This record gives sequence, structure tokens and C-alpha cells, in this order.
Amino acid sequence: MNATRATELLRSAELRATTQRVLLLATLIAEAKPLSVDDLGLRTKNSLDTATIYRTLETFKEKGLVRRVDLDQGRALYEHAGEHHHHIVCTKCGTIRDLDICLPKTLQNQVREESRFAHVNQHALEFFGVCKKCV
Amino acid sequence: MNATRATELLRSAELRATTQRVLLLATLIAEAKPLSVDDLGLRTKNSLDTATIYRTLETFKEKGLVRRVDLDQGRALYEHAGEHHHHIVCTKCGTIRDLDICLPKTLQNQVREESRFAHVNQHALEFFGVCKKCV
DNA sequence: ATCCAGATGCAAATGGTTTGCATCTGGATA
DNA sequence: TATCCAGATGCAAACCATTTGCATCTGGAT
Ligand SMILES: [Mn+2]
Ligand SMILES: [Mn+2]
Ligand SMILES: [Zn+2]
Ligand SMILES: [Zn+2]
Repeated sequence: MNATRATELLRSAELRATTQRVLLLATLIAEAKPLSVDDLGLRTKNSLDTATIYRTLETFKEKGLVRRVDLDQGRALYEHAGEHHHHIVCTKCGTIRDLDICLPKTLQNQVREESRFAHVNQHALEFFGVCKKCV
Repeated sequence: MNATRATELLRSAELRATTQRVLLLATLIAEAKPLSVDDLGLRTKNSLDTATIYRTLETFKEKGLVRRVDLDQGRALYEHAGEHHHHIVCTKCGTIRDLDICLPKTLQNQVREESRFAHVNQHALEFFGVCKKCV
């Protein structure tokens, strides 16, 4: 179980290690992929109130423990925040895969120039396609 | 006005050129940036029912006249579909700028390999930063 | 001028997310 | 170990973007 690890992480983030938080964070670590609030509800056997899940995820996000993945309109997904990375989504079955690629520095600099923005801080990059099972 | 151009586009898309559709498409062409349903309501002086706007945008999307931009969770944005491009968003004032950059072919091929997906069809790429006015 | 498939307006429903408030609890303290 | 309370939770209601059912209206073909 990741309960111990989750508790440690909560402590270092200066958050109270409540039953609910440990459970949610351990689940996010175990699944290692973007989960919806509903997903989290199911994985925790509906033992947590929906409002608690939302509030907890927001807290986790502020502390950098999770990051929100906005793939489409509608429901938000959250994943345990590890290394910066991107995703590819199967448009047929919804499967999400991590990608260990990122934008080349040259492109990021190009954006800095072309945008004429004072700062460019982040970017979101997702790919969409059809996985082998869904061909 | 872009009313004439809008009517032409609707005709070539085999869509009936109703008052509402011409108005919406002309607005999207004129603004040339991603607009929310509320934006479109305001720009058209609240003369259109919200349900009509939603249904019209969906129709336009199916015909390739507009594309939906999912920047964050919450409200969807729609823009007149021209060349494939990306955006940078100011996280302070919300301003959205077009970017004429795209991913290098090498990266796209890399994704094809690493993902092990059968097909990779699209991608979404958005940058976030602070514009000069908001520094 | 007539006609009708498809488009619109209105109002109610839906679904994800947020919020107010009473109660509960983690963990600091004595 | 018992006490205590700021902060966390559960519950129910509110909120807000989007969708849907249905009666009425209209673009454009005849
Ligand atoms: Mn991931
Ligand atoms: Mn654009
Ligand atoms: Zn698939
Ligand atoms: Zn700005």
C-alpha cells in the first residue's frame, strides 16, 4: 500500500493526514494515471463525500501534490504530480497513456519571441488517436 | 460585414443560412479569436437563445466551420476554423493570442513510436504566461 | 404563394462542481 | 493519556454550463 508514502507526502506538504486524504493520495499514487472525481469515488468504495473529494483535490493542487489534466470539456481529471509529462488519449475507449516527450527548447523560445508575452510559464500538450485495441 | 461571407460558407457547408447562423458565423469571423457562448450572446445583443447558440456551434463544428478550444475546465470556447494553430493565454487577464507555431514533425513521429497507438490524429497545445500589460 | 423538414425559442432537466453550516477529528498541548 | 480547537468532513442545497423535449416558426425548394 501507498498509505505510508501518502502520509509522508502529506506531512511534508504541511497537511493534516486525515483518513480521507491518505486514502485519496494513496489511490492517486497507486493508479498513476489521471482520474476523475467519480473514479476516485469508486476506487474508494464511495466511502468519501463528493464535496470532500473536490476540496481535497483542490488542496492537493495548491500544495503541488497533484495536477489537473484538462483533456476535454466536462469532467476534470487529476493525477499524482510527478515529472512533467504529457498524454495521448484514445478517442474510442478513452485510455490515457503517459508520454515521456516534451517540447524542444527551440520551440519554447520561438513562443517567447512570437507571443511577445512578458513570461511564458507553462504549456499543455495532449495527443489524440486510436490505440491498438480500438483499431 | 462578414454576413455575405458567412452566408457563402454556410451554403458550401450545405447548411440553411438562417438569420441566427449568419449572425453567429459572421461574429466568429469578425472577432477572429476564441469566444465563449456568453461572449457570443453579448456580441449578438442577446437576440439569440442560448440553446440555439449551443446547437448552432455543434452543427458548425460537425461541418468544420468552427473548432472548439478547451483551455480550462468550465466554459468552452469556439473560434472560426482557419489554419491549424495554437494559442497562448495570459493567466492574469485571460487574453488569448494566436501562435503560428506547431510541433516539429520529429516530435510527432516520436509520439507515434512511443505511444504505440495505431493512429495519432490530433493534438492540443496551449501556452500560458503573462502578457506585457499584466507584468 | 404554398409547404414542410429542419431550425428556433422557451422552459425544464441534467451533470459536474461549489458552498453554508453543523458536526467531527488529528495532532498539539498539558 | 485526557483535553481541546482549528481545520476537515458530511450532508443538503445552490450554482452554472450545457442539453433536451416540445410547440412554433421559417428558409428555400416547388
Ligand atoms: Mn500522466
Ligand atoms: Mn486562434
Ligand atoms: Zn482505445
Ligand atoms: Zn494579460
